[in-house]
Amino acid sequence: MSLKILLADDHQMFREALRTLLEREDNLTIVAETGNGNEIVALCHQTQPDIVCMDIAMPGLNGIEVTRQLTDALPSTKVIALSTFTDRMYVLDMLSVGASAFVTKAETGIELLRAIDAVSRNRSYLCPDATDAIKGALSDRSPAPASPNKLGNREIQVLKLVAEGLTSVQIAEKLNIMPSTVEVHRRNIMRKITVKGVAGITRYALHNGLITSL
Amino acid sequence: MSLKILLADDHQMFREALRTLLEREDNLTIVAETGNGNEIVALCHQTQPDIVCMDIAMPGLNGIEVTRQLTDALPSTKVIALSTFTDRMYVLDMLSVGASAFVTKAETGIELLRAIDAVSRNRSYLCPDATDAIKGALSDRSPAPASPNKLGNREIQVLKLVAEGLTSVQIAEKLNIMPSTVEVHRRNIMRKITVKGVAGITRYALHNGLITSL
DNA sequence: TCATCACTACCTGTAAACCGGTAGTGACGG
DNA sequence: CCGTCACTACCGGTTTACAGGTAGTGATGA
Repeated sequence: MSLKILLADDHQMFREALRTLLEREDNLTIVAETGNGNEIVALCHQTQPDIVCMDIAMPGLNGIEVTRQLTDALPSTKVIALSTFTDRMYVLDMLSVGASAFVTKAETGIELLRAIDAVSRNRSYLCPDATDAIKGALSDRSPAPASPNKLGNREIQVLKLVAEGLTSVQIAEKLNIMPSTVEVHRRNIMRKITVKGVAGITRYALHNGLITSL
Repeated sequence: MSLKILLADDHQMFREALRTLLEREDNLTIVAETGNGNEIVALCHQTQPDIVCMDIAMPGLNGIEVTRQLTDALPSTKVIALSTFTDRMYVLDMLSVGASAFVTKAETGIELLRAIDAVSRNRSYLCPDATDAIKGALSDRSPAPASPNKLGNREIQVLKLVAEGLTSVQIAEKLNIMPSTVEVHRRNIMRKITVKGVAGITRYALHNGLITSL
């Protein structure tokens, strides 16, 4: 019986190449692919894949949100998180929303095949980076390590605008709130994501695909 | 006669997948691949590839620097810039240091094959995004659009440290210069790259691979 | 019902960023 | 020989950011 795979990555070239790689395995069938996070859930309803290879950073909904919806709506569909070196930090997020495996693109294609095999047998598969992240999270379980999107909607709005270079006053005007409130949001944001200063906020925002560097 | 290709990208999985894609073409041979910018020039001396498919963002030297060195040392070696959606801004930089083609990973593998074909016949190949960038650069040739590395060495050092969240005083201590001097550098940097504030500097630094988001 | 939390808003400070100017040095090229 | 420029350094001043506190609201969930 052939495993049905869905590829989700915003780089079409990567999808094509991955498709070529995976189709050499005769027990795998790619039933669909997309580069847009908004399409994935619908595509899964249509094609009922066994496994979704999901990039984390995508236009539309990001991989974490998609995974959350997917494991909720279609629990039998397994998700393998494919991350670039820049979003290894999301290990815990992806796993907490229901991903079954985590593989970084910096590793070999064999790793992905292993992950597919493991996931198809209802097991989890974590690359060394992910394993480290888990261990780290379990050991320094202090207050709030680098928890998921503990940020509120308003905080995310402020975060984006700060990263885009606006001052608190400009942000306040844009959101029709008081500058003092914006400052409170800033402090809460920095505390929650444990960074310091505008530079840290900007790195976080870019890292999480909340803004683009252009 | 078979074209010799060298693959340079920091994601091994992407390299493997690309290798599979390209090796289906019987007039192409992948002679080497690497994920580290520092190794590329040496590998080219060893393997004398006709074409280098080069990612822009890489550990070690970035694609722009490597291309500069490569076209200088081995002018017969053609460079195809492979960019992610986040570094399309580098079109002009890559072309100005001697890249022959520019393809984003968001496009199809066919595009890459077309580029290889074009480059092998001593032509250039630019994806639509790159074409737009060229046109834009030619039209609004105002003062200094987003000029290359007009930044001095010291300014780049300061730029990095600012983007990492250090204050001027901390930077000054690190570089053994006066804080006032650091502030001058900051202002000159912002003027040269036409950004505002720490957020702008941080975005620029990440965008240009001068720092990593972790 | 009561605790929690996001969101709102204010206060007082200190530190840092930002803006403008001037100016000396050494290196490099016309 | 002189202009340019990177790098160094200082001055003044204004604006923001940052850290700490308090406090009211409404929604949500135990």
